[in-house]
Amino acid sequence: MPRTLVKDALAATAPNEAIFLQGWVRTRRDAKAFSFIELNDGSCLKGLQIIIDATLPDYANVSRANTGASVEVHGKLVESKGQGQKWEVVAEKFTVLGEADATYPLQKKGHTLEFLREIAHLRPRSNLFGAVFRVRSRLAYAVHQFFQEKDFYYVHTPIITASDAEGAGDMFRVTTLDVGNPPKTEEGAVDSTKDFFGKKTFLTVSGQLEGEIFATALSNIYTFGPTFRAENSHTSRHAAEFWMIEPEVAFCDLQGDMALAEEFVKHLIRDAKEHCAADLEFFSKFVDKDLLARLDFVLEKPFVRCSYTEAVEILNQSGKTWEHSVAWGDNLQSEHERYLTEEHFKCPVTVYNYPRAIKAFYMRVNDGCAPDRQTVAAMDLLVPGIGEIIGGSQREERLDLLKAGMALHHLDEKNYWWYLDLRRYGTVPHAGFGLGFERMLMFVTGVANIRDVIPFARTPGTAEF
RNA sequence: UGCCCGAUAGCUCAGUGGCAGAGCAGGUGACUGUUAAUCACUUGGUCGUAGGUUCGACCCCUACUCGGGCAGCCA
Repeated sequence: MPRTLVKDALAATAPNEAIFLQGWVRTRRDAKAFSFIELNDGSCLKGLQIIIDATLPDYANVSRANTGASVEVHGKLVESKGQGQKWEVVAEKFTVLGEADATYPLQKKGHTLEFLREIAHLRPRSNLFGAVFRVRSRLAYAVHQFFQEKDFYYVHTPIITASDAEGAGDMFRVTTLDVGNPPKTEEGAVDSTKDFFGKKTFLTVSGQLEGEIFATALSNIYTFGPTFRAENSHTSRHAAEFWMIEPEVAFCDLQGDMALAEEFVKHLIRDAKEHCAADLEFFSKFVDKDLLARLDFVLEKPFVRCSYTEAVEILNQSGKTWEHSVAWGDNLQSEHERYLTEEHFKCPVTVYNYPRAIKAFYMRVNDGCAPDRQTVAAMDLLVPGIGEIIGGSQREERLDLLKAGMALHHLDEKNYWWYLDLRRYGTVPHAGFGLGFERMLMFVTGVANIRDVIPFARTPGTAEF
């Protein structure tokens, strides 16, 4: 007999004389003449109630069906006589496949998120993490759906790379050299020409530069894959390994880029609300009471657009005392970003046109708007509770100005010869952005720590699973 | 990397310079429809590690380890 998933059994429209289910015991409640078991198979948040009568030959198995045990049930799907559920299963055959004894760490009690991180191999069996990872799966699908339906092509940019998208930032080194005894040059330095690729290589920090190659061929592309930062960050919103979505659009300027970012974020929220309603309700009840209201609010309101120069004025006229003062030319600090999105505008804010000196070399220099040639066409999308969720820009398509940007950032043109070629041959205005997938999940679920929206978090000092 | 907080039963947490506590989980029993069932009884401890102060340290001090928060860096 084919297995029925719990989510399908719960959605039944009529009783079923013969049904077969498999899953894990969440809780068992014994009475004198029968036992109730709540069966969960991960297909949805809710479990299905199983009733096993004490007169059943298999009733002897029930005492071994503790929380966490894997079981299978043949029986009838009937309307429940009790409150709290529409359907339940009256067991006819009940088997315990794998017991879970008293050492099973996941109790039917509240656990701290910190404890659950230590049992990352078991936490997907909890309500919270089951919901988080169902939403994660659905949103990954929605990412592809959004771009595919807009005629964007999905490009697989390399994980191992010899280029550094920012010219800064710590990267993980990829090598097959014997770290204890590497080959040396005559000067005594490690000889990377003897390494696997004949040069220094790293785990990618961004697929953007390679994405630009494909945007200047296929017009609209996106990447969606893992990225790596070897930064020693100890915060609730940084991980050493995370997933990023990076669209790149040819014949597009910063305005178009900001519009795409807003449409994309709203699409993901709308999709989660439509397809993960039960899970979002759970988050709203147990994680963040304001979640659903906030998501609705974000869907309804246009995102505020605010130039960097305006933002600095707002911050200086706020009357607030800042830990870090703000002068034109300074980077906006977390406290400033949070004030803009959480207190001043109280909605997502796109800050654009940042000072040239504090942004990456590939961002397009603004001319024709004050202060002339001092800003670049960059934008950051800030959301309440998280801060920066998207960073993007129009790219510098003019060869001479791109070279000047590289000189400003002390980058060697030789390492970027292929990137410069894109400007030598058929260059076009183009723009793109990067969305941190985990940060988006934090925003959609209300879960406050990035370690809890990725299956196996990689943070400094932690790579157990 | 800097600053701050924490570590007590399997889990969540109280606790006081002088006999180590509760709830849940586990065990035993009760209960004819439960909903993290309920009720009674019950097992369970190197108080993170190493030093120090003290007649006496889970408690005070120092270092270390681990976890967490904030900041920086960013997505």
